Amino acid sequence: METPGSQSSLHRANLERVVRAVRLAGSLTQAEIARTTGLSAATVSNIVRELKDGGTVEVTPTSAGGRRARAVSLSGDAGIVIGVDFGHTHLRVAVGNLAHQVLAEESEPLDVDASSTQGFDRAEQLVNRLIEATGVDRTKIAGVGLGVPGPIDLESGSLGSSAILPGWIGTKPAEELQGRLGVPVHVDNDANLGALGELVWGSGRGVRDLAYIKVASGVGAGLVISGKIYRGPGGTAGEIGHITLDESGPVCRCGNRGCLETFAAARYVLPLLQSSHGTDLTMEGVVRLARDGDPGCRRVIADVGRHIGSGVANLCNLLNPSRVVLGGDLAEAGELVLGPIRESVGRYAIPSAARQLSVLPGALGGRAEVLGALALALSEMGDSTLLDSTLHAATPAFT
Amino acid sequence: METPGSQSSLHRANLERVVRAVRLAGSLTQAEIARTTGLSAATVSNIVRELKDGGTVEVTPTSAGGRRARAVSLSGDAGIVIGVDFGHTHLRVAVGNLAHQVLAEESEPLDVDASSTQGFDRAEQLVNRLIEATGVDRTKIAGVGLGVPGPIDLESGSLGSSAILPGWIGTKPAEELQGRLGVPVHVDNDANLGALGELVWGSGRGVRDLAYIKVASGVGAGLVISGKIYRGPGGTAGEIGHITLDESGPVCRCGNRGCLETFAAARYVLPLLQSSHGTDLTMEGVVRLARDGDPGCRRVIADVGRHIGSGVANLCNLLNPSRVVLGGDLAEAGELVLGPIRESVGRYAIPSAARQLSVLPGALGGRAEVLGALALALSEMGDSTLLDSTLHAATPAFT
DNA sequence: GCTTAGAGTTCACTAGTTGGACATAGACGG
DNA sequence: CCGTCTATGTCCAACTAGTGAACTCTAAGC
Repeated sequence: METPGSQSSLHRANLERVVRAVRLAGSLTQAEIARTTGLSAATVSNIVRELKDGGTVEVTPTSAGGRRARAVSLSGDAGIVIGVDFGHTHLRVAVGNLAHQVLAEESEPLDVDASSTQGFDRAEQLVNRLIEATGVDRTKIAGVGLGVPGPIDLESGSLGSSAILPGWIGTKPAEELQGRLGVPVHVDNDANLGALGELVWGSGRGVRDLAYIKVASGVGAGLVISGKIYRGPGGTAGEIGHITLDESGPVCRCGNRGCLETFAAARYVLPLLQSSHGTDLTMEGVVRLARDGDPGCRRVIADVGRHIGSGVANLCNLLNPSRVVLGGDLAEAGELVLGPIRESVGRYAIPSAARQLSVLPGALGGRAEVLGALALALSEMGDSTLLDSTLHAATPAFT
Repeated sequence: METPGSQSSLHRANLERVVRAVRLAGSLTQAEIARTTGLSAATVSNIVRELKDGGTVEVTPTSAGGRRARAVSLSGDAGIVIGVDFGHTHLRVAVGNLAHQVLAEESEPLDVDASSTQGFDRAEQLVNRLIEATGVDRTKIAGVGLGVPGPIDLESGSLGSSAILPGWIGTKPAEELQGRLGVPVHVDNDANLGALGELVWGSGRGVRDLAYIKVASGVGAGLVISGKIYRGPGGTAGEIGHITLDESGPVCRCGNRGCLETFAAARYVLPLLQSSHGTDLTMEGVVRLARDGDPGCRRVIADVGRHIGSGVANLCNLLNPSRVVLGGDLAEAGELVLGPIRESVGRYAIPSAARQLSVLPGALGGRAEVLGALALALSEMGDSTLLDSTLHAATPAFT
């Protein structure tokens, strides 16, 4: 970064201001930009020219029935971001642009026993396939967001011990993928990315504080505070799965007893149904059966909901988010699980906090994490990377 | 505010940058300012002159054994802030300046049954007394921070129903005091202010994420996230006292059962000792007896600590703060209560989150809240108010 | 066809930062 | 005791970038 406080930094800030305004509105005329940014028309004129020359922005001679306005919009290929999500059973990749549009998305099953190298091979292939399919310029790729189903050590960037995929422990996924793709890769865990995905594209739109609860093999939460992922100083914030509900409850894989996870996570819940419903039951299956009316599955899902509600109530007392979004397979159960959650929250949270909380199912289903990875890439480049092309392209034009 | 994005806004930002640098370091030479802010020496020279003319800053011809450096420091009376803290049994007022120095501080007992008008009368008198005692210029008062022992509704500014002082419910303390003192008053609850106080002056120095647990008549927490109080969208974040520890525990005043408060707050704990130790026991007394070796009191305090530890463990799993500071009377018990808290945290929090957490007693005792009120006033004026005098004073100087 | 009003551009002006030149004053060495 | 050295703070010319006002352009409305 240049010297802060200089005029050039001001100019840069104004560039960003314009880009952000355009991004939020989708398309604006210069006069509108001037009004929303507070900059003068003359300045906007200059900035738009600069951005256009740099290819960040496109100017269409507007067909609107006005006097002569030119609509300014982000050029579709001004910058490309890629989201990659490693799940427990699948690999998912999405390609998007700076205008928050998803250009392509694909998922394929991933063998749980796959080694990390194998996983990265597959990811690299899938990314390449999508890049070709969408025909985007490789050099326009500004960043990659990567989701992994386990805790990431912020400092070393390596995958922590409770990763669900065996053989991945200790790997540094961001480094690995960055080496293969040659672009900056930002990594985070699935719960945080799910939160970001729902915030930008799903049930969390318009909210600035949100908790995304992901119930799958384990239970995790992604916290968004003031529009940003909150990871905590040590990077392990959001471990709602291991808050204690019952000090003398079942022993949890974390070593404690009565963690929320032991009442809600697939690995503890599914065995309850095995004697009656067979051994190869999945969470998805339980949800489907419950929706079809199976009383046992309904009961189990309601119990899970009640326990999650207790956890959410604690979360709610402590953080008072305005919205809680439920993700993971369990969200598909809809009211079957949301009802008990709300009931539990109503019972255990202090009334003033519970009153203004809305508990919603995720709107993106299994896509939340990839889309969150896209959003992570977008937010990490912080609107500045997309200016680089402008700045670099513009400079030689003056020589 | 002027048009953002203009040069004048840049200048303003640079002014703030310099002021902040000086404030953080206490005293700097111009060359040092230039280095830490990244501004050029020439710019710093201009800015310092402007600030000096405006009276925000003082330049002392340094006695340091150098070439010829002039130390720049915030002028003591550039701006005055006042902190007012209504406690359950006392009223406390502090006067400080922009350099984060406390000029005067005084407390007096306040009758719990006092009406709100009576309370405000007393507060007004005490503030006036301290202003006279310190001899500060009334017109320099930039803001007042006000602490009240109950939840404040952010929108209406009125005191919520669980206020400890009866007869205050529904009053709007900030408005009231602002009317009497004629300066902007910012209000918050005692836990949040305690957190801020410990963050700026006490056990939280150097940390950006902190949870302050105040155990008194009730149990509350003030959360500092990224250096700022986190109140949550609804303003009720930090209600750690009402997280559920035991679903079939004692009934709490909030209507639920087994809240942390029912195991830790004075109103529930003191009765346990009444049969053996008499009825007019206070938390303070229990702590004193425990320190003197009374086994019953020691046991009670240890139990309280264990329960608080459970709550902190939940907090820790969710938010992963790097430091937890214990405030209120209970903090005086030192290791008698901290030991059990740490033990409980170690048992119930996930290891990676617990490992890097430090649990400390508050360093400020009962002063935490007033000092926090000072800090609130300082932070609310956000370094800009103190520039107003500069800007206004500087303009006529050029005519 | 003329007027009108909003859109965008150009231009001279101004605010504000910067680099470099310069004066200053103590420290150090001889 | 004096010259040199070095870091400080100030001044000035150059430069960057935003602004208001004047200007041009286009299509709509009468």
